[in-house]
Amino acid sequence: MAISSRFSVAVHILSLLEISKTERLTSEFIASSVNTNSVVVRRIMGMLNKAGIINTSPGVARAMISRPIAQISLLDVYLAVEIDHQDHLFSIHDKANPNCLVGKNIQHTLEQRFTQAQRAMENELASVTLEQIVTDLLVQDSSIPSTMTTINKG
Amino acid sequence: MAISSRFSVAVHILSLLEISKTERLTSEFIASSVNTNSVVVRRIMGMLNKAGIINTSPGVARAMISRPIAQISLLDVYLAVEIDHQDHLFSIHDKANPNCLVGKNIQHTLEQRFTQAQRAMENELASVTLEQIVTDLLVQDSSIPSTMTTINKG
DNA sequence: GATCCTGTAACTATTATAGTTACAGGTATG
DNA sequence: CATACCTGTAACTATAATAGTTACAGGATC
Repeated sequence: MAISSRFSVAVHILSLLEISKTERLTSEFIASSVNTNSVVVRRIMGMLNKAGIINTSPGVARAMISRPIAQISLLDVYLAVEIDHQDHLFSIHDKANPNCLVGKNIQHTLEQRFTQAQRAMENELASVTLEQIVTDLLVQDSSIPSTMTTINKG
Repeated sequence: MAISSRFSVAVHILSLLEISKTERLTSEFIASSVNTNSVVVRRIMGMLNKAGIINTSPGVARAMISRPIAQISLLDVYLAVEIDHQDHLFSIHDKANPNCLVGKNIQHTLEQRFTQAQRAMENELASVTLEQIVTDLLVQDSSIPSTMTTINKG
């Protein structure tokens, strides 16, 4: 299976919070932009909160991004929501036969190489900031000047 | 979820085939080294066969690696067995609200960045050959000179 | 022809994801 | 302070991927 859509949803949420930072967005409203359930949004925002990327307050729609978005990388977001992959993106079969040369050494050998591949991916994510993402979103959207006014809440 | 262990098992199988290339390895025997079921091995070998990395013959234990292992990269193996990830390692939520600036543009924006991260990972895998893996396995195993003679078939 | 092996279908168990309902408890405002 | 709204979270469901297992048709070999 691939890396979950929690990652892309998290970036979506953060972009919304930034672009609409003067407004108070409810999880219900954010969910209507993502097109999912509000609990899914609150769940992911809970992860972002726990990771220190946003600050949320129980009972009130006032999620604040905790630092300038130029200082938040995609890797920060990725690590916040892809908890299972923090350690290892690649699975390695772990019960190989120790009486076999290959079985005995394959795990360690692959771990080295897989870690390197994972690091390359993570470095790429680390090189992109939320600021760049928001800029991309705004540049791509040349036709609609207003940001959130026309959102369809249905 | 992480990248499946099919990848690591596939590298295991190929390493075994290379190191024991003078012998005829049955899927049952390979399975005892990987410590899994022989059907799992045959399934993965079927994928490697379909990808042109090995040549198998129905009914006979004679899988042959199709070209010198210096010409087979980890990426080749990865693409052979991680069919779902060939296109996209990262999932992107795909029904975002088109009436919202973020929802309208997030998919395309993230696709660009995610593809770059995926490419970085794949390039790393492409830079490692099966020959290097087999060398690693042999170097790490300084104590046991014989390769497969002591394998425990139980 | 007997035996061994591969290839593959079919089934099960396990796990992750994502959506949903429900609700306890915080917050705010009139 | 009462009402209304919102968050945080538990619990459940549906779906899908992975991996293991049994079973068997059919190829290969002696």
